[in-house]
Amino acid sequence: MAKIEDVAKHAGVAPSTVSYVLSGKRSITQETRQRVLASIRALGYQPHAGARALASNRSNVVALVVPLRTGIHVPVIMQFATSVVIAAREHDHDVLLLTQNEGEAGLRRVAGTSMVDAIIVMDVELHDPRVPVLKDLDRPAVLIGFPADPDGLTCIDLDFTAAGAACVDHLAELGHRRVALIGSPPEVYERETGFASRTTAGFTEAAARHGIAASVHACEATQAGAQKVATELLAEHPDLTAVVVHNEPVVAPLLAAFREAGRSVPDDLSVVAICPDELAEYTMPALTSVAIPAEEVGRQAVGLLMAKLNGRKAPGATLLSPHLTVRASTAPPQ
Amino acid sequence: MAKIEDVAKHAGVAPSTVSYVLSGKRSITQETRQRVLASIRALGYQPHAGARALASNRSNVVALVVPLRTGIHVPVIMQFATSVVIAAREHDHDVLLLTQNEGEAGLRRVAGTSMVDAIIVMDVELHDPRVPVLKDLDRPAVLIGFPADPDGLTCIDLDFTAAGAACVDHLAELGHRRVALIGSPPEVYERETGFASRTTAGFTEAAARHGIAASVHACEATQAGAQKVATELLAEHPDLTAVVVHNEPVVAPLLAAFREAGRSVPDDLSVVAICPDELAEYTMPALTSVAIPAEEVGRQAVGLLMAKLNGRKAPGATLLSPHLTVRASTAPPQ
DNA sequence: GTCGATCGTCGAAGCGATTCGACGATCTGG
DNA sequence: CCAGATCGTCGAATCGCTTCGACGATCGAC
Repeated sequence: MAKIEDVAKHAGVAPSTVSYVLSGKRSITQETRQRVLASIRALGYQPHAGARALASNRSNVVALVVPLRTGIHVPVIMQFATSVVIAAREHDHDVLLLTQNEGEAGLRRVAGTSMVDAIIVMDVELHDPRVPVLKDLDRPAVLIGFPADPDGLTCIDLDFTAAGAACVDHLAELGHRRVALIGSPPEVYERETGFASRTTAGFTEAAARHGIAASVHACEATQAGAQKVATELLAEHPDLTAVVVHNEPVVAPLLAAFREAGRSVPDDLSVVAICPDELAEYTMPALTSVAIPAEEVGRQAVGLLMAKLNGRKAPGATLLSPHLTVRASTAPPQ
Repeated sequence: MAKIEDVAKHAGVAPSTVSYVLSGKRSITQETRQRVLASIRALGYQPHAGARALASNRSNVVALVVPLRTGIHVPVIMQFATSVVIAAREHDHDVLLLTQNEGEAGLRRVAGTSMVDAIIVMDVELHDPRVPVLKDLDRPAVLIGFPADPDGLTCIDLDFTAAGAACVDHLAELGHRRVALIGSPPEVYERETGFASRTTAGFTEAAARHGIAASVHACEATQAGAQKVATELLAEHPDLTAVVVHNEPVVAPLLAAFREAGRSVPDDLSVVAICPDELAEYTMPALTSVAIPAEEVGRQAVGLLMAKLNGRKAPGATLLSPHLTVRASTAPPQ
């Protein structure tokens, strides 16, 4: 493996000059720069990451903590993760993957050993034990999701409050007078994961604003859970003409359950989902939905992190506006 | 941040002694070991990863390359990934996440900069361009999946040939005389991803062995694709009494399609799936299935890697035996 | 009782980069 | 035409750890 000294000799310059060519931190004549670059190519030189990290006090690696738990839609997590990796690479950084189960100790470890320069945490809860740790670590961090007290932190997420409201607005506009929200499994609410409660809040508030009847229902992420909720819902509220679903895995089972109950979508029942576009387009009928912009969130999270790493100020809270796409699953009530 | 020298002073020993306490590479008296460990705790010492990597020529990081492409079931990938992370941590290693899209250059980069000690590659194709790169990199590697020529490589995967055969064996035993395999989307076959063709081979061979009629059908991973295949299949082969499904996303849509076509499972049609247990248990009726042991594969992949890193010899090929669980979706033909 | 091993610890030499101050050479402005 | 900036490059120090050889002390064997 070629070292910087080899390159320097090959190009007839000092090692420091090679370093400056690479980092651009001092000006170098066009001519020597070319000569150095040629030597780098000729020798296939690649700087040693550890040496670099030691000398510069920068590892060019960011940690990404992914959730392992139940009740969260896995493909969305994967979308986040890959978009974070891709965005990080565009900023010349790599991504170290951590799982929830190492918990706070994991954060302490990767920061304490200078393994990573910064941290991205997904699936933040309202009272997340990692938040205080993050605050007292000196490393920049970005949270995907909002804790109860986001002071001094940089957080980003879809504006679920607005998303919940947007669904109701759309349905109200169509003329619906009673709507129901079918949400996450109970454990998600018990954990006080922010996104679930925020959707509920936006949904409820908008319904009140429009003066229409509304109810909220947790739903297990299984086919049986979907069936149960669908049945109960239709029995309890015969006048129900529209539902909002915010729970990816049960979207399809719910549609099936409604169909079996003799309610056709959208003629007898309008359905709006909060889910990734792929899922909404994949079902039959295609669903009117508010997209979960996983890729956008991942990309922006990295952007915020880089801003902080480079000493720029980053906004404390970033809420992405929801975008509702009308597809085939909503219509005026009959 | 405390350094090893601080710990050494605090404990009244030489820095090297601290290092040996941590690494266990030389014997240390019980007493000084305790003293050193106490100082480490007192100062909250955490070794600098970069310095360590530089001096020891070991980063204690493994790279994991995850696929980004279509036609592969995302939750399974995520299961692999998390089990790799967890297993790696048990061996005191971390995981650097790479995506397919950096391709071979990414492998060269992380190996060349000594960022990682070893590499795990998922979703290997029969003629994977990364294989030659892996061979010429000096770093140990483990492939999840098998290329056409696995010589000199360490590969691990579920034995899909045996899995395909196991499904047929089970159906033949029940008395079925015509079976169909509903497989991956066409693009997966075109890529020559090993697992798809191996399942097909095992399926076909077993059917021949039992002397029963068999056909194989690619299937787009959409609801429409499922519907189409189901309809065509039933029209083409009126005597069909059993199907094997090896394509997670369409499992539920297929079941729905069969039901709509008036075929009830398992009375009119037996269904065996090759999919994660969670999915098989989640549907109604619960599916007889061969599990995709993602977690086991991830864990063993890490084990193999560690063996190689520690100079032990690792087997070239590891094929995990399939395990078929009988649930409610298979029965003798009527 | 002595000699060679073994044990526990130390000191110093790297590992391979970055970065700071220094230093000629070239510009610039008055 | 000269003082002071600026530019391009160099050399040396430094980052924090591991590891090798050395060395006194303890041990076991004869």
